[in-house]
Amino acid sequence: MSSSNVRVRFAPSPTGFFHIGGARTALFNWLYARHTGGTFVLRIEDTDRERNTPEALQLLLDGLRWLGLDWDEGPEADGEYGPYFQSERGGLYDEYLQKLRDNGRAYDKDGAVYFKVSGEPQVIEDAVRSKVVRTEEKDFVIFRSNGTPVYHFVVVVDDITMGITHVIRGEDHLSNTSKHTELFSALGAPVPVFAHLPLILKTNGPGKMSKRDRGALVEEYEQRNFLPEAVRNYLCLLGWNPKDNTEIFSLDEMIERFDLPGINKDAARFDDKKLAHINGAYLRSLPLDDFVEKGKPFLEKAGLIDENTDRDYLRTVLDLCQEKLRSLDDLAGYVGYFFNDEYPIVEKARRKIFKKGDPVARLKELAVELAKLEEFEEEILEKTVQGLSEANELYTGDYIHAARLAVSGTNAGPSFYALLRVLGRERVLGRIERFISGCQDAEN
RNA sequence: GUCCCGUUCGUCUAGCUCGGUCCAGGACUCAGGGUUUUCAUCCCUGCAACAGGGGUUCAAAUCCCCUACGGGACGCCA
Repeated sequence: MSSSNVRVRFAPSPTGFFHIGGARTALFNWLYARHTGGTFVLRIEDTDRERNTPEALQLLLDGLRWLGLDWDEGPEADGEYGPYFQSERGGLYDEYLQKLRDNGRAYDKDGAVYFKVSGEPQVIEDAVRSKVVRTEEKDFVIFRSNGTPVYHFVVVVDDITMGITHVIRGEDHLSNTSKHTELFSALGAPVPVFAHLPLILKTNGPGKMSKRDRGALVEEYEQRNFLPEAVRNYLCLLGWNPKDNTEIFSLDEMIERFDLPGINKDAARFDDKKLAHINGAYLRSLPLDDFVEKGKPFLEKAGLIDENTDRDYLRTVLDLCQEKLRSLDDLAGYVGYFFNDEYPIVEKARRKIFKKGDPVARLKELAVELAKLEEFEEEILEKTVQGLSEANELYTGDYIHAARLAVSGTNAGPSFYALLRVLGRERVLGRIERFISGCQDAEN
């Protein structure tokens, strides 16, 4: 199935959250596996933690799937190197502990088992930072006095027994790596290639992003209705760079271009604004049918459409508005008046437009002309407004602003003449009339 | 405190391997303008950086050293 012997893994511990930094690590591992034709393994580090609930695991798997990251081996996928839950691999840890006892590298003290370090400088071949040298000075615990193995021992045994060739993980593990290389060597196993990823810093303030920071969790982006492909695209740019200023990639391009040498060394700050920008770019470039499918639930939730809504009309409206949107969250607010005659008049817009000129007078003039038209097409509408403005020596904007306010309740929206066309003459005239009488009532 | 990693516009980054082509390029943000005088899109223009100090060199963002600052690790957590 795989065409290379590269084997990478993402090894999260289910804590009930899926951290965005973890997602980025998973993405880089996944991209590297796909890029090389290797294998992406998902291993669950679920040892001794009461937080390890089925829900916590599910959250992780859902998050990965939401981002489109599928694993070749792991929970719900099988594979020859299982089990993929650390909690089920106990026998292996005992077996490897015995090897260390046999070669004199493990000893008991205070009821715990210690690993005896070599004291030699450990040279870590890191694909991101080249050579890193660090000496592990002190023996460390590999089995607790309660008989359970400790993380550093467990990762190494798992990586050995799962045939992991490249360890791509966060930089917070860099200083631990000397422990790991000691262990690999003592167990007579080849040391994998490491690639330590720069950390993601919080949006403002010092330090790395932590669970409590806004925007730190993958599930937030799902809840905030970001497109997963946009989040994925943004994430791949955090700490990796294609070197030619490309910023938006298709998945295939991303896979083709991603590689270890393009990974940066310095920590990156998470930028919400840029994510929003990329999300907007994805949203606007969605094929219309996809956009309709993605948008529908939001309009339904807002009570704007139901199963009786005309599908062609829905398409026409969304086609008109898609090019202006930045996020799906904005959709219902942007198109409400297309589906509901009871739209609010935005006070700020109203004040702005009434401040200069006499919108009511303009609307009366316009209504007379619109009523005469045989066709309600964009060019004709445009000519009508232009003719009116020339005849009365006014700006076309005087008519446009007034009419947009009357017909949609706001001063922002899609192209004006298209807006009128889609709404149709009947509704446009009805809305203008209602608006005018509303203004006159207010005066009395 | 000890050890490890890092330091180019406010932010993400290109350039650093092989010093001159860089009075440092792109993107986000922001400001101004344009887009049938809507706008949240789109286009254009603009603001804005080589942390500091020493070297090496004809020449340094690029090589070396020091300092400062930022980050991380130092658990019988993972």
